[in-house]
Amino acid sequence: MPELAEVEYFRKQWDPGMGKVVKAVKLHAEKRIFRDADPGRIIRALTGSKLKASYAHGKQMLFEFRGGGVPRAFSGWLGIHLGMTGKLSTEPTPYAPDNHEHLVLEMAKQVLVFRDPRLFGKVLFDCEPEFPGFWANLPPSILSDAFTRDELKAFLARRSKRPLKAILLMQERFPGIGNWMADEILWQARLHPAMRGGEVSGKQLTALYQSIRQVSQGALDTVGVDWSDPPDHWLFAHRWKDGGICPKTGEPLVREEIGGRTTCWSPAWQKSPQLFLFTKRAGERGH
DNA sequence: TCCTATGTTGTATG
DNA sequence: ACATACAACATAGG
Repeated sequence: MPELAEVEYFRKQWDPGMGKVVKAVKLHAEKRIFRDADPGRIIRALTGSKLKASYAHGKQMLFEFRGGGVPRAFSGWLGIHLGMTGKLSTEPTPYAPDNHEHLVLEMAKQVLVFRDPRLFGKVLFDCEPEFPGFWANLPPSILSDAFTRDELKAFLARRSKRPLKAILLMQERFPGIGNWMADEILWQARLHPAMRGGEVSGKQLTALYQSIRQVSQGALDTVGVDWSDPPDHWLFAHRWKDGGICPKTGEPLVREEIGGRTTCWSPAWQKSPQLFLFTKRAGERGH
């Protein structure tokens, strides 16, 4: 589930524990989510500490703890990536975690839970006075001033042979964009997902840039606040339904693997530039 | 039984 | 060194 807005929503799910003491840490140390962390160190540091703050950047979250086993003047920094099936929740105490709940922070009146059945998620941990190394050198947030049309243009130029769908999924430039957001962005910008980075005209670049920002903001304003659905006129509501209909054209949506992921688009709506149409048809005729 | 899944990464190839 | 494509990871659900 978790893309930009879902991650922001899940970050807030641990807010009930803010300022509270972690009485005990329970975790499944052998699970894959701890492949880049030292589970024993997490237990020692966080037991007795207080949750002080939390942050989200793209699909990555960061939780800051103070006190307890964390050295004085340091913070314990818990990084969480939700992978494909990760979720955070706060549960009432007492709580008996199930076998997919791999990290559980017990407090007096609530329990903070990280659940991830498919184990593509990841936990990082470090103690530092300031933000940890794994939180440094993050790409500019899509909604920040540093995410510019020129940056987008340069990035597309370097990925001239890749489909736009695959480009938008690259976290190094589009932190937080995932499969549904990429489809939504291309649909709103009226760009074909198989169009190559090098085929985008100036006008299309502007449309793409604006769509990236608008979809990100719109998702945060809905999903990110309370898990409510984005507006009905978005592709979102239609893209996974069998026999889904494009709200713009009334014609059936198409699903096909592009850029390694299942992609949904509206053929008559997401037109391609003449050059792209020509080269694609020529290639099809060749077989 | 077979297929799919809102993600990332290691590896092979050009 | 850089860009590209794809298998692999682990599990549940339709």
